[in-house]
Amino acid sequence: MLGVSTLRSPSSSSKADQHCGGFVGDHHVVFPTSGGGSDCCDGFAMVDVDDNLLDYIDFSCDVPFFDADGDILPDLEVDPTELLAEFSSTPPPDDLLLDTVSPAAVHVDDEAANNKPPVVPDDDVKQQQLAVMTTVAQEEKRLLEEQTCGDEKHVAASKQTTEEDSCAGAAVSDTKPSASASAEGHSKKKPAPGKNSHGKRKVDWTPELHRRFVQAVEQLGIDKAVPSRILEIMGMDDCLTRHNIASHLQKYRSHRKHLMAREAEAATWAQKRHMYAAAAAGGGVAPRTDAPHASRPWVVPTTTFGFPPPAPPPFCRPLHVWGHPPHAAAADAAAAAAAAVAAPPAPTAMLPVWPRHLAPPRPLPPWAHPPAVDPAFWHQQYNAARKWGPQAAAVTQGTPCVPPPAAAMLPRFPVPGMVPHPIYRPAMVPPPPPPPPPSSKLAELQLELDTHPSKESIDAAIGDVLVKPWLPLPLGLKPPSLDSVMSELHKQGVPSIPPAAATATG
DNA sequence: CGCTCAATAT
DNA sequence: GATATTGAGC
Repeated sequence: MLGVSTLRSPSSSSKADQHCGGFVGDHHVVFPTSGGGSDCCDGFAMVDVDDNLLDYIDFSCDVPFFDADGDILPDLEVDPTELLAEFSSTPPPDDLLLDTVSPAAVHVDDEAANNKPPVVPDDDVKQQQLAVMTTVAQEEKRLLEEQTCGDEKHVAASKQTTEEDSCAGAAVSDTKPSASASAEGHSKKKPAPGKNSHGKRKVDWTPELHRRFVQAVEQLGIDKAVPSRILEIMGMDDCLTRHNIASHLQKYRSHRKHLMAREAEAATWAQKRHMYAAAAAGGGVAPRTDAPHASRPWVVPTTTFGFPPPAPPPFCRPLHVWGHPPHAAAADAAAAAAAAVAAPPAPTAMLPVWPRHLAPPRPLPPWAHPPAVDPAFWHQQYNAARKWGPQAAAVTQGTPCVPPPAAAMLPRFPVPGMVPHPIYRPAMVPPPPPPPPPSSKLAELQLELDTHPSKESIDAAIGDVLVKPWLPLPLGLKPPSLDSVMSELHKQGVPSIPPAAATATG
């Protein structure tokens, strides 16, 4: 069932640690430590799921947005490629450069992107602004078409043949400058670079183009979005074909499905975190830095529980096309409604975003048996970074390599009542007892995950194993058994929670 | 016309 | 090897 065999080798990991130059998962991100009595949530951001979560959740975002002080790097928040496309003649609005993450700041829509002042205008001003917006929109479209269709469109406008031919260069940023047009069409074996066997250029889905696409999809609603209508709304039928849209839509839905699964996963973590919080509030103890076991790798001094509750994941701004930036959300109410349909509200009001790769790479214990993170993800990220990644390169080069805090050596499943998913456990461990009957949404989720873990949830869980900042466990160290952890907790006076109560209390 | 799937191209 | 495109079949 599970292809859980490979794991990141210590050598490659240490290599990445040294150089920190690779784009894929090789960054070190400074996570707040749980020591010193600081709140482990510091430096993390929560996301209001009332906004379209999928607009800015990108669990695969590769770029750390935290510097050595744990601050979000504001100048890396915006994709320069998009800025270039959208604000080629104007500087980006200030509110696109986010210093802090707040729902208001996060939700930067097209109005903000168009520099429209966020005030309620009177009718005259409104009409003027409408005209301006229309002009801006038209201009934006013109610029986009110029950008995406290329000059070829204008050259071939008079000898228009087919719509594919006329602007087949759609969004092509040819990365092979050696490919000359003169060589085109001579060989039937090998079509010219960037073109397929039919002479049609491959559509390069730039972030901006994708943003348009997503906007159209959201406007229509994910269920009613069909290629023809999307194409109609995008208004780029001279650059794209229905097949292009259909293909992209297919991929988009696939990715969306993936994200939804991860969203659900994040929701369960939010629920679990509430459990931790509730348990800590009920039976918390003072930090015991002088505890006899404090030097043991998996006993870390913390404020309350002996183990830190699951911290909300750091906010991660999406940068590649599948995780378009927030302002890609449609500006009007209809689009917002469609977006709401596209991203149904999660069980909790605040939902953590959990980019799996934001943690520093670290070796994993042999017993974990995690598979490699979906290689498709990394490859895509890598390619996206190469294609659109000035920001990625900048971040990569400028990101300090900070080793993970040594103090964050924790037990993996130390929480009373929490039964780790089977994939977390050693392979030879006998199967767990059947879960209790679902008495709550969380219990249902737990049951669902335990009994029918989807590929996505498995992937997500594996990703969690790989990156959970409080879960580093060096090679050679065996994790403590649940019993030993419980015993330790008992010594510290932490009351245990019956499993049923733990899963039933949301 | 749109979807899924598979083959193919890049 | 991943992704985009394309065609077949429905």
